Formats: sequence, C-alpha cells, structure tokens
Amino acid sequence: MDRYSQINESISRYVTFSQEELDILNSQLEYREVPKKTIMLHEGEMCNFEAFVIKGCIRKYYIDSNGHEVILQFAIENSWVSDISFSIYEDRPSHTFIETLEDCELLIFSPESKEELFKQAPRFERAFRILLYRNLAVTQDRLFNTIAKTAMDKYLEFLDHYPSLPQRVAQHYIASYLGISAEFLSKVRAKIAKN
Amino acid sequence: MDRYSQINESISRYVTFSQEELDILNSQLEYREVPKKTIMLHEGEMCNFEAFVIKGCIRKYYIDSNGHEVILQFAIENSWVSDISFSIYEDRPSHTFIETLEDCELLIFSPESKEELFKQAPRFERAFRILLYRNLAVTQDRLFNTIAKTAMDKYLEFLDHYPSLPQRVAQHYIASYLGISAEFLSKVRAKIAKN
DNA sequence: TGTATTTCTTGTCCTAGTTCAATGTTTTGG
DNA sequence: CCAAAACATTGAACTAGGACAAGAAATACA
Repeated sequence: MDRYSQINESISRYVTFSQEELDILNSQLEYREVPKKTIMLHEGEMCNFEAFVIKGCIRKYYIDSNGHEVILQFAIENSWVSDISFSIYEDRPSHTFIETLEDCELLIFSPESKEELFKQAPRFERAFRILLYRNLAVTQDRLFNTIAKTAMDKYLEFLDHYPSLPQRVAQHYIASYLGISAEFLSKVRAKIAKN
Repeated sequence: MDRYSQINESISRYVTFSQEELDILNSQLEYREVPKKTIMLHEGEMCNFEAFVIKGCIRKYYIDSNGHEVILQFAIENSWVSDISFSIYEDRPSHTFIETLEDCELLIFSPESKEELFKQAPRFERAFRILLYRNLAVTQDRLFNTIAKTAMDKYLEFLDHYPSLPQRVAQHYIASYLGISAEFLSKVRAKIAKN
C-alpha cells in the first residue's frame, strides 16, 4: 500500500481532485518516521510543520504558568496535528508541546511547502478550509461537553469517540484530555466496571 | 461611513484585495437590521447564514438534553457568527441557538452567495481559511482556560478580552460563557470588588 | 409614573471532583 | 530476567463551585 493513499483519500472526502493535483500534493509532503516519546514541538518554539498521521499517535498539550497541563488533542491515523496558537496572544506565548506517544509515520508540510501547494493547485485552499471547519466544530463540541457534562458522561462519550485510545495511551493522558484528575478517572472507571 | 467599510477592513487584514474583488464581496452580502432578542437560529434548524456584525451583540448557545445551556460565543462588532455543527454528529443534532442581545446591523452570506463569491473571486478562500484558523486558535485557548483555570481567573481573563461586554450583556450570560453558575460569578465579583 | 419582570446578591447547605498519600500493578530497558 | 520507573487504584480529608431560596436592585413597559 502506497504511502500517500490515506492522505489522498482523506483530502478527497469533501473536494474531488484530479490525479495530477494529488501528485502535486504528494510532491510537497515530506515522509518522516518519528520514534515514540519524541517531542516534536517544545514550549516557546514556533511550530514550523503540519503533520498528517499515517500511523501512530501524537498528543498536543499546553502547560500554563501554574504548571497545569491539558491535552488539547490526540492525533491518530488520518488526522492532522499542528500548533496554530503562536500568533494569537503574542504577549503570553502559549506553551504548547507536541509529542509522539507511539512510533509514528507522518507526512509533513512546512509552511513553505503548503504555500507552494496552494500556489500550484489553488483548489486545495478549499479542502483545507473545510477540514478546518470540521476541526472547529469538533473543538466547539468538546468545549460544550467540558462545561456541561459530568466526568462520567465525558468519559463515556470519549470511549464512544475514540474506542481504541484507552488501549493505546496511558490513562492519565485521557484524564488530562477530559479535564479531570487521573485519580478521579480511575474511580469513574471502577464505577463503570461495577455495572 | 459606508456600510461595507468594516467588513472590507476586516477581511483585508491578512490578505490584500483589489477594489474590484471587494466589490464582488460586497455584492454577495445582504444587509439586514435585526431587533434585539430575535432568535435567528432555532434548535434543530439548519443554519443557512453566516453573519458579520457591523453593530450590536449576538450570542450563540447550545442546550443539551439535560437542559444545560452553554454560551459558545459572543459575536460583537467585526466578528462573524454562524453554526457549523450540523454536519458533524448527524445522529444527535446539536441544539444550537443564535440570538441577538442588542439591535443589530448585519451583513449576511447565504451558503449560495458565499459559494458564488469563491467562484467569482477564489482568493477569498484563502482569507476565510485564515479567519477560521484564528477562530480555531481562540476556541482552543478557551478550552484550555475552561479546563485549567479557576472561576476567578477565567473571569479576569474575560474582562481583559471583552472589556465592554459586562456593560452590555446580562451577567448570567457571562457566567454561562465561562461555564460557572450565575450565583458563583456574583460571588467572584464581590470578592474582586473588596480589593 | 408605577408595576411587573428580569437581574443581581447573599446566605446555607451540599456534592462532584481534587489533593495527598500509600499500595499494588504494569512496562521498560539494561 | 530483574530492577527501576511509570502507571493505576483506593481511601480519607478537603474545597471549589453548584443548587436552592429569599430579598434587593435594576429595567422594561403600560
């Protein structure tokens, strides 16, 4: 199976592209294997990549000045990860980290290669806008859940949404994603197990 | 002052457009005045507009099946409001409402007019992609704050970010936006006032 | 202008979730 | 294969914030 088949299928989901256009896309991507527990973006650094996950799992997280760590995203197969917060609140840099949790196979855009893609095949602007739209909708949904739901409901919804992750990543990462303590998640799971 | 000056300035912030292109943009927009307390999008409805606020204030909120109401966004001057959640979780329609809180002057896209814009002037794809990018960054930042910060810190940050809103909207709306109860926000404010 | 409605405050009691600490379990890597 | 480290569980004490209720203040509107 070809290295680009997943990304081509993923990007074709909402916009149809010719083989020629897909070739341009593929030519702008760099394939990279990254071993697990590699920090790809350190705090304070500017994120100069956008990665599509062919295989593996990545977490993106913030740490604030009080040491609060929150996982903002798990990126698994067929999803994208990057940091876009750099330019928003210039005064207080958002201490974002991006770290592989498993050995990963990635396809990587640099800012330049993405621009070059848009230049050579402008219809990709549209596809990436739609992807972004969906990303925003998911984030809003998650914000709502975080505010309105109990820990139990949040965890059940998480299982629904990412059924494979509890087998793949440490439980305290899931707790951090859900915005609850690792201990309390453990108690929630105990309660679920009893029924 | 021209009805379109604000939107033209706003859209030109990250991409430079010719007057001709801006004219195309403006020709696709419908100007509409909407009185306060008008619900522009009811639960279950599909959102068929995207509105730029020239003047006024709008809230967008969810209500879940347990009656939890959460304000997802305040849209004030020079910002956009729309609902994009329709297509994400098709099975459980997201009960989103969009309501004016003040008398509003708006510029409105229908899905068709936006498509027409992109057809006539494709470079707007880019500008709207960048706007979306920023929107996503703001939403992620807010998710982080919601999870990691105390009610007090969230309110102080809110004041910083939306200094005019406490004078413009009811306090319990702000509480709902912050994910805390109206009563507790009142206590937080009392504590701030004491120092 | 006065009445009704909405909004805000304050107090009391209560609970979901946190923190800390101790113990057990699993994973890692030499 | 073993030791060290990371991870998970459980319990006890605590706290941020919620729910409810009742009164005060502000707004709307007839």
